[in-house]
Amino acid sequence: MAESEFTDAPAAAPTSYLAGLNEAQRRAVEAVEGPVLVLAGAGTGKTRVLTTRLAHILATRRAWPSQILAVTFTNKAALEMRERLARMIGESAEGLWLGTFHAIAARILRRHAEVVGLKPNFTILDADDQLRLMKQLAAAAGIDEKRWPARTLLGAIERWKDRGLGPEKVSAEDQRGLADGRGAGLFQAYQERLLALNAVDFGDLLLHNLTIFAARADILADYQQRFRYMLVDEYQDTNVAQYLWLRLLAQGHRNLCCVGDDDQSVYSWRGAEIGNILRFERDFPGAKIIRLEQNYRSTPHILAAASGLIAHNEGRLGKTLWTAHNEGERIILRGVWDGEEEARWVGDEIEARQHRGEVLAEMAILVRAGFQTREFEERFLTLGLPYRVIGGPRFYERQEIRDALAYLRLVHQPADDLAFERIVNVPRRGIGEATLQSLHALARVQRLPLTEATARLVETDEIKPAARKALRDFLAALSRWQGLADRVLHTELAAQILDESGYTAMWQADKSPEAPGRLENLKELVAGMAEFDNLAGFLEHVSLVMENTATAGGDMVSIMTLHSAKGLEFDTVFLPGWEEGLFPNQRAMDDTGRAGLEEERRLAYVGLTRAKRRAYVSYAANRRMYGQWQPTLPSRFIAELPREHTDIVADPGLYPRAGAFEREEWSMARPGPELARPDLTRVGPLGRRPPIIESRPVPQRGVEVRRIGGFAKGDRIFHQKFGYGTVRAVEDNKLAISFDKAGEKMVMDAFVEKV
DNA sequence: AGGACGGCGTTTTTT
DNA sequence: ACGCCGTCCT
Repeated sequence: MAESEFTDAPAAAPTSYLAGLNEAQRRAVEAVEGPVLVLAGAGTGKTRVLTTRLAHILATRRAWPSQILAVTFTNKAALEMRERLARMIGESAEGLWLGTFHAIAARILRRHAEVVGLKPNFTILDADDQLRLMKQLAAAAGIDEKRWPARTLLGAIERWKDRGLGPEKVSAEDQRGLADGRGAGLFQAYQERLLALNAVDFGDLLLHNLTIFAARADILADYQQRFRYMLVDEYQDTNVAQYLWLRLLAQGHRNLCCVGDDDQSVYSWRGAEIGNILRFERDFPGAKIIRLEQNYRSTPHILAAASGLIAHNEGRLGKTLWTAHNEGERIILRGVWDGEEEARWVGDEIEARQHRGEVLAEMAILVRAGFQTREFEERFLTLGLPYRVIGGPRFYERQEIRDALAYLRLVHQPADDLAFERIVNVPRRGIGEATLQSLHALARVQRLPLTEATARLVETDEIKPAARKALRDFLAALSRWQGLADRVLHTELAAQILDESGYTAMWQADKSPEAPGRLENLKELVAGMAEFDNLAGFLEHVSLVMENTATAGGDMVSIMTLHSAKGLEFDTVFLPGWEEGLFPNQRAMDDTGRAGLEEERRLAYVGLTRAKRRAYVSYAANRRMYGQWQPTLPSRFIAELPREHTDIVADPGLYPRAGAFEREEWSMARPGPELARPDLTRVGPLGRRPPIIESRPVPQRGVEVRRIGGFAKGDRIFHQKFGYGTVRAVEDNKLAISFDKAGEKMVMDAFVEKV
């Protein structure tokens, strides 16, 4: 414990960390006793309140760090909190139970694994492992893969787990219409298999905690007494299992502070239960509700537009965001002909701003769905505008990394059959299908992990001599590595495994263009291990921190989904694709009706409130979906933005009838579950394209062939920005070009000329 | 054991 | 339209 006010007696006078908080924030920080719900609107200084509250509890010596539990959803949030806290109070924050729900639950589960029949070194499976396991089980149960894909079955199991249900608690009603009512049976089999593998999935981390607490009152009481103060971030995203977990733990001291915003609940599809936050007062009688309503992020126009939009939702706790900022700019609304034009417009706006000295890192394009990024990428590539797509494939999901991890997992935990299966014949060791069949048969009959079954099998003459030798060698290597694990550094162990297994050599021999990158990644993996004390610590990190290593520097525009934008902020935000069917997304509405629509609206709210200074909203009158051109209607959300906070801009000759933005302009009566067919005489920008007067969709031939490029593979071309190059492939009006200086790029044919 | 072919799905994502 | 996955064929 160090200097600062922390070592002083509980301060009578306001201490420095409280300075600069507004009145509501200060109340949220100081209301440490009893249940508290902090309704933190977007941009109201939530993280500051969270960290200051922790500092306050410590500074006033109400608890030791080890008596405080603070949970978040993402590692990023946990990290940020830890860093800010350290900055505020330094070393004295060490020992805090601060982490994601899953990390904390894993920590607890490792301590008491035996209560649920696990060993403390259990493996945490990732999505890929889960799916392979489920496939095996569904196949074994004779379930039609086509009718009930493993993905679907697994999804159902995950949702049950989200609700805190084990296989025995799944009702007939719950599993009706799923795999002929055999869902619970599969769930049961899945859990048994996990136990045999000494493994858990993410849902189990919480669920096993609940089981332990239910089975062992002494253990529960211990944690209840330990956690004098509990803090939860993003409470609106908690699922039922997390809620139950929190409620149990909070029963000791009842000092539970949940921070969240019901208007930003956008994860119901992965089990988040908005009811948790709506019900808080009933769940925790006597709870204080504190609203953080002063927004420090956005201009009044942005806030008013966002507030006007979200007001269309029912079932909100309700709050009124306000700001001391000056008026600022209105939301810019823009109708365009199609996605290509939209991307062109956005690109132009960005370039114009850039020329005025604005930085690209303060601009973001927030889309509803991943496929929408493509048009922007293509356009930005053409313009030579630096951009970054957030949320691509992750480091730990790459094939070579997962293979390498499988070796490490198997050494660490020999019962990890999924790891065994993954690498037993990678690189090729001549262990074929037939051998694996015998191996599985033996393992099943004798109820042994595959490693042990292998040991038995090689003593018999059931398999061919070649395979027998291969397996024997594999086993020998495995046990050698296991012996090594105690004696050498884990980084050394990893390097040796990759070398001796022939895995590195396999990629060295590979001629494909990806091979060098994969070898790089393997090096990076081993280097990255150095940060951890031991193999177990490293594997735990890998399982729980699926980090996105997208922190490449440079001034770039960000392109990402609305979901990934939650929690971020930018000066300028572009919100393209506000069209019925796309946003609000038709499937969301089909799946969950009114609730789905409201969640879409919250997503729109999240999008708007990311903007500090200005927001651009656009929609295209035509969009290509599933390879088909579809005429579209402007999103109802556009009509829900109060007009006094928006500016409609249009190209010369592109006049959306004023009414295009009014809700009444298009009928509520929408035929069937499909996207309504709009009357194109009445919506959207008109005038540039051949007018379409039928009220049914007509093939938009003009759109597809309106640029006749006439380029062919092999043509030499010139491009304003990239210089000379050769056409490698032609795809509609896009060309894959190998530039002499600038490398491979996709560009629009309109931007190059033949030479 | 690897490539060709056909069928299907195609919203959002963290741990 | 397109890509991914599973199957079947060579």
